[in-house]
Amino acid sequence: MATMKQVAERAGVSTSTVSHVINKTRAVSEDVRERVLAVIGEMGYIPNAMARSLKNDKTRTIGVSVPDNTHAAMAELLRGIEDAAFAVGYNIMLCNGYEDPQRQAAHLRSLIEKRIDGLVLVAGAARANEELAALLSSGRVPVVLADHAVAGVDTDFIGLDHEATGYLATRHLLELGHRRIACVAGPAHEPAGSARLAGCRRALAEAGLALDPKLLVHGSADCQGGHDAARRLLGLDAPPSALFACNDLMALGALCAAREAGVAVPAALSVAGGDDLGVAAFATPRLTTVAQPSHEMGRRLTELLLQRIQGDPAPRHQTRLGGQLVVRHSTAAPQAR
Amino acid sequence: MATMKQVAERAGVSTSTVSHVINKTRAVSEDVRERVLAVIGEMGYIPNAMARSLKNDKTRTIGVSVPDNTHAAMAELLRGIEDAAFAVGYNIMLCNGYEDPQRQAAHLRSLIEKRIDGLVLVAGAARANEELAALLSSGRVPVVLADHAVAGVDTDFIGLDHEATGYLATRHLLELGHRRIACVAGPAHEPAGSARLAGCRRALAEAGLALDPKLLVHGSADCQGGHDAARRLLGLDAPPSALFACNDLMALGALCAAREAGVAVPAALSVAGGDDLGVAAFATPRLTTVAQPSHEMGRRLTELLLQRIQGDPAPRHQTRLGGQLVVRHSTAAPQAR
DNA sequence: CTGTTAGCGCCTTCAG
DNA sequence: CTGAAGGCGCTAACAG
Repeated sequence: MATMKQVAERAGVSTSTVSHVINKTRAVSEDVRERVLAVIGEMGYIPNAMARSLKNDKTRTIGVSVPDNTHAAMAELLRGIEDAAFAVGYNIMLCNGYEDPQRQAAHLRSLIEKRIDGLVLVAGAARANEELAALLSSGRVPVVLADHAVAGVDTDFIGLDHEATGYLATRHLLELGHRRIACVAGPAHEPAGSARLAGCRRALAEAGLALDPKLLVHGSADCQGGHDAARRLLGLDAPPSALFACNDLMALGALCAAREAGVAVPAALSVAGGDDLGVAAFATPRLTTVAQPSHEMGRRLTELLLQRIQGDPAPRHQTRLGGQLVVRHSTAAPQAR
Repeated sequence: MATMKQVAERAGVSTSTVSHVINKTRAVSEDVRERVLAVIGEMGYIPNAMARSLKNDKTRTIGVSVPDNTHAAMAELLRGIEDAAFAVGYNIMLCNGYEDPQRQAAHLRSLIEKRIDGLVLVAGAARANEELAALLSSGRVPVVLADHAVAGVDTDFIGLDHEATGYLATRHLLELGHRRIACVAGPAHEPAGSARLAGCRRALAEAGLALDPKLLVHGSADCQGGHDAARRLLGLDAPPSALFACNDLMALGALCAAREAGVAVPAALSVAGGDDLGVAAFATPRLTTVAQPSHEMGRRLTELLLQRIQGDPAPRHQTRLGGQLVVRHSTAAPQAR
């Protein structure tokens, strides 16, 4: 691959002149400039960003560590990050951590070797191991945390307001007149799910109700988990008239279980989810849910990170972005008995 | 950040010795080795991969350009790539091209500046513009093409066998006894969709049938497109008894439309899709579809690319990976009339 | 077994 | 307006 030196020779100028025409970093006579540009075109010269980075100590690359890019919400977040980064000429290095601190640490180590300018970390529920925590808090790389705090890592954070999500969905069910409301939650230790559950409880409490322990079922945070949980709830002696599933996947699973149990939605059971995946709008029936601004979260995280990279000394930033209730056809007033 | 030189000074040795203990690239006396390692630990020294790459001309980074990482199939593919790359110590630079040749070219240019070792390109349906094509065929970077050929770029290719997918799904419907089979297809120019449609036609032809033009509806390749197409089909004077949607999103949309039209699935209408998204198994009813080995495709693409990077001169490789029919509850024999 | 040296490709003073 | 020279951090001959 052509180098600047070769370009310089062929154009009969010094490398510094070539450098300056490329970067417009000092005045160059018009004819020299044109000649150099012509040679660059002919030779198909493309500057070597590594050599450049070695000098500047800036790679214009940011690392992104997510638990799993196939989760719809992660994918959306990732897209927000990539969009915001591209807009200012940065590239993204993607790492799937799979909630495995070992793997995450290996990734991060590699990213640091490659001297990323910053890191967007979506940690997931797993606790960071010692190595990962050390790398993160060593301050070698600016880090912004997405949606999940990481114990011992005190840095900028932008997340979703999961508590509000649970609250909004549940209040919607209450406003429809439901009183016997179940919650289908993910694994108990998972922070996002726990917050949504807490929001659910708060809404219930405001209505003078408490969540019946029999109506709270934990399961895996996917369709299968939602399906199994709903089936259990529908088998109860006194089944709920409405159900809040902590995320859309679980809600979709619940819808599936209801249909298989011959329970009509929303006539006999209202179901609300949270996320607003693309397919939720076309579920049977179309799912009422709480849309999350995942793309925006990615964008804002990136903008924040870029500010830190530029040395912005502002105090630690922490926000949670609210979701929006989207009422569709899976919820309705309870049937008269 | 600590440099090798600093480590060398502090350990009282030369940088080359430090280099050699790090890379185990020549014998070093045990005590010196230990001393160096100790200093590395103390100082938290992490080698600078850029400086290293400047010498080797290898970055251990591969670029991945996809149309949009939020599409479920892309996400799965991407994960396959990342997994395979991580397994051999490579990192991934992710770019979303959004079917925009301009943006793709900008990304590729940036990746070349950063001297990626290779590129996995998922081109999408859009035609490459001049700049992009030039960059791709200039041979500066080994490229493997995923699923979509690119005009003028003659290189390794691994895709999905979309034709077989259409064939399998349609033959399944035929074997159930359907004769009036509709096809819900994506945009006419889209290669994957067209191939699935062709497979559908082939299965029909083998059964001595032809696809009734009225029963072929093109639309956007998402839930909305599938929904609208199905609604149109169900409004026909002689509606189909079965329907093959070229992908799961469209199939899910079709399911939605059927329910809204009061058409029971599978009693009055069988629906088959193609992809096997995670949610397909929990659709109402659970969707019969053709699962695609997207993850495997990503893995194989990466392995192939890595071979090319290592200079493997084997002739151009071209494969299409077959999908697998997954029969669930959205298809059944046609109702007697 | 260890150190010295010469770059990798680029930017950036410092001179002219 | 232009060129020469030094150095970013690391590796790999080449000496000893």
